[in-house]
Amino acid sequence: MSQEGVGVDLETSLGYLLKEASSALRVAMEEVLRPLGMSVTHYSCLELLAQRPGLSNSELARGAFVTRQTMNVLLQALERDGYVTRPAEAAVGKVLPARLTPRGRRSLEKASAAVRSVEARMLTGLTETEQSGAFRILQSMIHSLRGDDEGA
Amino acid sequence: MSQEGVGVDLETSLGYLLKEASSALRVAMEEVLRPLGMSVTHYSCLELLAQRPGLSNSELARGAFVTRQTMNVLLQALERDGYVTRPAEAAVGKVLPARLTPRGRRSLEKASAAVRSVEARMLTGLTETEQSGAFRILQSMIHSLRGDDEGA
DNA sequence: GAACCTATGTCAGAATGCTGACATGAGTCA
DNA sequence: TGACTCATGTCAGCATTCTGACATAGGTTC
Repeated sequence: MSQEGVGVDLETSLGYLLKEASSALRVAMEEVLRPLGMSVTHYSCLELLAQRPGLSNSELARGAFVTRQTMNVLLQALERDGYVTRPAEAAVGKVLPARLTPRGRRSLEKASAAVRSVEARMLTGLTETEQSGAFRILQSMIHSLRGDDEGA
Repeated sequence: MSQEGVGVDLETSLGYLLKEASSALRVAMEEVLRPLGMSVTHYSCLELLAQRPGLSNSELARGAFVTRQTMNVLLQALERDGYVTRPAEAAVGKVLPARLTPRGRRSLEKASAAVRSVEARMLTGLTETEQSGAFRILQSMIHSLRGDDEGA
């Protein structure tokens, strides 16, 4: 506890621990996705589209926590390789709703199973109560960090 | 289409929420560090050195959750700009212990204060009990993800 | 001592993600 | 209608991080 105005104590910092946990999760996911030839962002995009078909490029970007420029590059590659389809022209506005192709769906199946097993491993040793507690606390952190409390 | 219950449910996934929280923290840190002309990894390196003087390049890399190659690039820049010093030759082996210069220490002061304020904001609305609960749960997750349980 | 394994520092090239910028479509407001 | 604002898709350039590779130092193990 020798952090008297000195700095952030890494041993007790929840921020540091959060980063460490996130890093460990990323490494574990990369480990199981690599054999499938898939990156984490790659997988995130497919999973998002499976659960919310018709998401636009910008919406996918927000869901995967990258910029829309980054997602656009990925989406073009996925489209080129036949995992995803987008209409050539927007029905309304500029928004191009993306959808998984059968090939994309097949590809996602294995990846999704692999990722679920990683998440399950992450939660071993934690009770239901602890898990829901963690859920609530993480949501609170996100809320506070984004400053959503301001006007509300 | 038939993804009901098959995939990872993003709405209730602790893994997804963990990534979201980590992303929010990173964004918030970048926001306060940008005016100081410092990136998150940049700051992490300096903070590590302040708390554990004499860390080697590889040790710094592990502490900042990047590869040693990445940290090496950063360290060379920090050395060139006079924030950090390393001996020209290793006293023993190949390990080069790095240390902050007075300039590095000064630079870190403001950044550390800024990051502390971000972490404080993140924890607003959480009780002491919740915080220590989160600490324990995150440590458990890291432990499980890394498979430390094996031999222990 | 020799063979072996591991960890380290470092260089080089590739992949990934970001910022900046631009044009365009939709909604708002006078 | 016209001006303004905002969100979107996209191109281009830059920054950051990674993987691959190599030489070297130290600690085994025989």
